[in-house]
Amino acid sequence: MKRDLDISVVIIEDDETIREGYAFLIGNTSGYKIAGTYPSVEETLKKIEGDDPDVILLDVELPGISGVESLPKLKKLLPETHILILTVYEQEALIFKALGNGAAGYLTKNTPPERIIAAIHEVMDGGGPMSANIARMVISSFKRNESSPLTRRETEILEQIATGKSRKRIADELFIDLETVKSHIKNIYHKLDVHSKADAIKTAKDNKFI
Amino acid sequence: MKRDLDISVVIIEDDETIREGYAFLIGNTSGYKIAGTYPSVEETLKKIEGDDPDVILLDVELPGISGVESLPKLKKLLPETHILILTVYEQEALIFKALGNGAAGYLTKNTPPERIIAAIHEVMDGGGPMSANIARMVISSFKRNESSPLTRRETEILEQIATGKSRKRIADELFIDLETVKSHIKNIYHKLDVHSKADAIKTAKDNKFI
DNA sequence: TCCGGTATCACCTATTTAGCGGTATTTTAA
DNA sequence: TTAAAATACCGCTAAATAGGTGATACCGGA
Repeated sequence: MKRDLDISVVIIEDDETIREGYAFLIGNTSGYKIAGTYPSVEETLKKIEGDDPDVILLDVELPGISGVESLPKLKKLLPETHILILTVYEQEALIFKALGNGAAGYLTKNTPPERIIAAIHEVMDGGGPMSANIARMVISSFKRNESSPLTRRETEILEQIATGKSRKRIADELFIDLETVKSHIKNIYHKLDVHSKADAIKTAKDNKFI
Repeated sequence: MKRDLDISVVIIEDDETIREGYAFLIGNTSGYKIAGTYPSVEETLKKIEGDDPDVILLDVELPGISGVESLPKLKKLLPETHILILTVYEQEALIFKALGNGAAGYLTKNTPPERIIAAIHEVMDGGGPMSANIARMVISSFKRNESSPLTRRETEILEQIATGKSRKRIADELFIDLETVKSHIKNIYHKLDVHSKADAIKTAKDNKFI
């Protein structure tokens, strides 16, 4: 048995039953081995360097330091390790924070065992495994609102404003007069019923107009 | 055979061999039926309303109107239909534009047939099927740079600036003095080697500091 | 315990920008 | 062919920006 070529996995999960369940599942799958299991981030940080895992399965709701908060620390300690979130939580804010903090994938706990194994393999292969509803949320975060009141040009100009450019600079880059830009902005403000660029940007982003 | 309960699929793809291949594959899978196949968007728009498909498989590189550009029109015509991109292209810009325009999933053409069938089912179930490398790109688009030169406070302030808020307003909302905000901004500009907020925002976004 | 980085606040100047009120022409797409 | 969209101009005031120079308090790691 070539244990050196096995994918080594660490599990960080406070519920012992679940933790041992995953460990049993993964440890008994050919090609995978368990390098360590921990009930908390604090425990993990003390010993994980010796484990040198390829993949970490991380719960987000842990006692003490939460899983999401620990992500930067884990990534710093083990830059090459892929971290998979495995949790019951499906709140958008939590998901995007986890992905922003360096999670390589996000699975919910109703994921069938074979899918978890597949996800570990997938993440080693450069993929980004996600549960179906997580993927849906991630995709719809990109989706623009089809029924924007703004015209194409207005949208374009508001996008430019949102990058912090001045009206003069926008005018120059779009090869139109400063006065034209001002006209568009007046119309944008009127349509969105706002009176400042900050409010215009906020309204437009909230409604996915930009 | 209860054809009414089958998932009806339309394929838009200019290569006849590929198009007929997918049609054969899907048409011969129990639970799925082909409502129509088209070589171009122009052809599709004329007749697709009669097809009333549940799912459209859409190629992005089509002669005439491109697949990505046609997304808003298709969505307007068939608001309930899920559109899956099926293409060889893996350019980030194209992917994010497709997702922004309302695509419900993104598959590359090396996807095995059974995965395509699964993806159609998944999208009907509210999921967001993506090929592994697409998912990786999508996930890493959320990822922040761990080695930002900016401090926590500086990052926070630059994020606020990127929302279009004035320094005064940022100061008020963070309960600090306007002068403090100005100091932070000076430091930010120096660290990023820029001389305007537009450039600071651009540099920070390019490097995923914010 | 000391020190460097961080966060905080101050005062100065000059210039640019933002926002609001109108009006009006040309171009484009349904 | 006509309404919507994009373009442009004028005048006005208040606000915001960018740069310089300096100072004080705090806090975490060596």
